[in-house]
Amino acid sequence: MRILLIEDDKKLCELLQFQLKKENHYVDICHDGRDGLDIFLQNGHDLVILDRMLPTMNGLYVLKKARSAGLDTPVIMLTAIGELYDRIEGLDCGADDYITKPFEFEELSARIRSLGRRSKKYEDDSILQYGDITYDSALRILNGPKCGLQLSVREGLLLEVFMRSDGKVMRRMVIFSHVWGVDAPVEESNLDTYIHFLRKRLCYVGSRLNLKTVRGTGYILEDI
Amino acid sequence: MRILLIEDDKKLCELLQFQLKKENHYVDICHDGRDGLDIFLQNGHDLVILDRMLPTMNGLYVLKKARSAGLDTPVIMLTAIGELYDRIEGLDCGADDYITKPFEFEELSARIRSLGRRSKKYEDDSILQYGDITYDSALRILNGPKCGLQLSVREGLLLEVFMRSDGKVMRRMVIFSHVWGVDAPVEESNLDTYIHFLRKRLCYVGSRLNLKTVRGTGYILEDI
DNA sequence: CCAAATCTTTAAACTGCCTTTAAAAAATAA
DNA sequence: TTATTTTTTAAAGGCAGTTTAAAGATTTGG
Repeated sequence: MRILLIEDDKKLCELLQFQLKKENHYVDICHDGRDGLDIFLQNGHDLVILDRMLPTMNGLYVLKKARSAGLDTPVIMLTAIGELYDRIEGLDCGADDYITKPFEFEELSARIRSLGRRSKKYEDDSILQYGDITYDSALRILNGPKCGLQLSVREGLLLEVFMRSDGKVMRRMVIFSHVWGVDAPVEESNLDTYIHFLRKRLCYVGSRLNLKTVRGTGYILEDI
Repeated sequence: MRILLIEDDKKLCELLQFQLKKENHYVDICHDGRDGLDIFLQNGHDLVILDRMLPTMNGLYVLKKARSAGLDTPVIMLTAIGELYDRIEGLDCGADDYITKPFEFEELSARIRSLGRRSKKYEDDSILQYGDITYDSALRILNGPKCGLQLSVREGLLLEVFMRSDGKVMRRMVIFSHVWGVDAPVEESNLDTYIHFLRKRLCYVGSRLNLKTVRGTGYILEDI
């Protein structure tokens, strides 16, 4: 399942991302309410886990905005003990479920599965397809019109981001955190390098896809 | 018989695995409820031995989920004394048998045999076949187009992993834990060595199968 | 124009895997 | 039992592919 996790506690965020990934979910994270809403509005996820207390814009507001924009993505809200009385308000705003911090991962996981069953969209396939390429994420093999190619781990993770991006602009930070992890001890400029590598790979396999720069924001994988 | 053992007590787990293997069963183990359910749902076993108390997800829940997913694999539940009142609930959930800890291995063994008789699925699966080779896991004899060959214990366990891998990429850690056990006090690099041995064996018996490296992930047994 | 962002290249460090070897441990034979 | 063989293990050297930082070139928007 493609999950968007909007939570400002970076430690918790990392932990959740790690565990959710172990359950074969694809996880985007975001530590900030306004950015979170932006990503939410791209409608690229099957589930949003949303903290109520966030910098720049609180979770309830994010949810309200998203719902009024017509999005019906399931949302699980996280709330600290003491904010419990907001439960009804949250549910009224369109949250599908509520979890009170601190919580067991098991519980979250169960609720995710429960919501996942409702959603038909979700399937887990190791072979991704977009435009004129396919990518086998298990073997890390990229196939284009001209030939196939074995990708390295980082290249593969990077391509996976775009294969799942559904033609949306991906922000640099989102991409980076997918490939290297949130605040990995690595120069962010490596992303430039790997974008370069990936462009060469796409070219090599004869794809018409174009990894276009959106200056100041990130990149988008364009079909023609 | 292919048995899945879901039990968080690692000592007990190891002991049971050891004994069950002595009785020529193929045993997968798992110390965690959620992971256990995932493996369970792959429907790759003839019997599941399931502890009631587990981290991350309790045994009853695991059972319930598996049954509601349509799996009818026989399940023996383990329960500590004092949880006995849960017996009925467990059985209602679809357990085929219940054993109260502490128990004699003999008793478990008898019940396994009893369930084994009931299950039609279970036939002599000691002879595995894939591509142009067969492997008799009881006698540890590998047969290829050119000739046969007696394998050593580790070689056999390693080959068995791939014979049952269903053409999927097997991760190094998964392979290692199958051949040497979870956190065995052995250098992980022995896996390299044994992969090397197995490749030589496959070559020797004239197989066309290719034990391909997926760098950074593991290996896959490819047919041509 | 300038400053910032991005592109491109490269060399060096690192990692993962392969292969061989020798010695320890275990199994088997005498 | 002891001797012999087989299996298992650790260790080391080597190599190729991967990852990284760094630096200069280029593009872009104001």
